[in-house]
Amino acid sequence: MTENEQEIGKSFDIYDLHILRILLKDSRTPLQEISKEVGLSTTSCWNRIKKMTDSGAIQSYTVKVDLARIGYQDTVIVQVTLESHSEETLYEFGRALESIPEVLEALLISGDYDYFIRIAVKDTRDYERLLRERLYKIPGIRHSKSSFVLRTLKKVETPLD
Amino acid sequence: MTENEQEIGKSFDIYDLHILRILLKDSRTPLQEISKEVGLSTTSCWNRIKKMTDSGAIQSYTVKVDLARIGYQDTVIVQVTLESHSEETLYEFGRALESIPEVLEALLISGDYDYFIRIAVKDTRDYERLLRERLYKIPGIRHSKSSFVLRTLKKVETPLD
DNA sequence: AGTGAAAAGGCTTTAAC
DNA sequence: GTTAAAGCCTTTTCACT
Repeated sequence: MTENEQEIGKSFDIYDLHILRILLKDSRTPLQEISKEVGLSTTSCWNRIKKMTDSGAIQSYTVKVDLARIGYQDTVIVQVTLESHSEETLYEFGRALESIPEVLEALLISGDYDYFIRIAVKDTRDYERLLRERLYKIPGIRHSKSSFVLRTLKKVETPLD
Repeated sequence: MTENEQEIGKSFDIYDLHILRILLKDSRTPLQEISKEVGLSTTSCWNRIKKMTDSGAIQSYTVKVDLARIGYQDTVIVQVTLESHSEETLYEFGRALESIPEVLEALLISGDYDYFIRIAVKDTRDYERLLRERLYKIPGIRHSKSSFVLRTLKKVETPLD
């Protein structure tokens, strides 16, 4: 495959999408079963999976972990506005968040608040400790607002699920 | 052993956590390699993985997909307040969101807004179409506010990554 | 791109310690 | 907890359409 083809990223056909759906549900599904489901030979399925993996469409094989089972019962969404909007401040802020394991996600967004931060916490005490000892120690925060996640109505990784 | 590890430690010790980290990074890592890395026999690693899978700590084996590569270039965060806070309204709202593939996540939260919704969109036109034709068709929305994700500073699935 | 069949490698179980 | 070994299943390669 040429660089050009990789960069453009040829769109997937129905077979690729079908394979992706199967792998999303269970990445250990045997090729024989995938083959039977999508109606192609095992080799063909294997080649398509390899192509998607090599091109980066499939970024990695991983496991889905139940956060509550490893001690993180709650999720908090923190919205933050920074005092400065310079690229340097943004970079420093990102670097600081990167070093906090409980920060699962940090998004630079448009609108009233500058950042959306998702934090995994063990309980409300852990949340208080995290904000006080870690997050608010980061310089440059002008304003912040926390929202506890009370219930998860839906959570999928892709529109394909 | 830290306090954290002790609390989980009834069912999880440092070896389990080490194995989990490896599987999170690459769930296809051969048992022999896992065994070498954590310093336990392959049989022991296998038993621990089986235990974590059976107990639900490992919910599933899956693939991480690059959303941009399958056509979804942007992410939008929509915060929504409903007119009613009854359990029935909440249920209906959740059900409506469930049927929209582009809605990747819907969280009931504390604070000014009732819901935090994450939507994968192909482009700004797709976003406009989705909100107008799908989201705003759901009855009971009092107020909503959209924020485009301009940049992802950090994204991990667990504090273990 | 697709196929079938053979070869290579890892998973899983069992057994003995 | 450990090692070792066997059988089975899957992945991967190969020759070919």
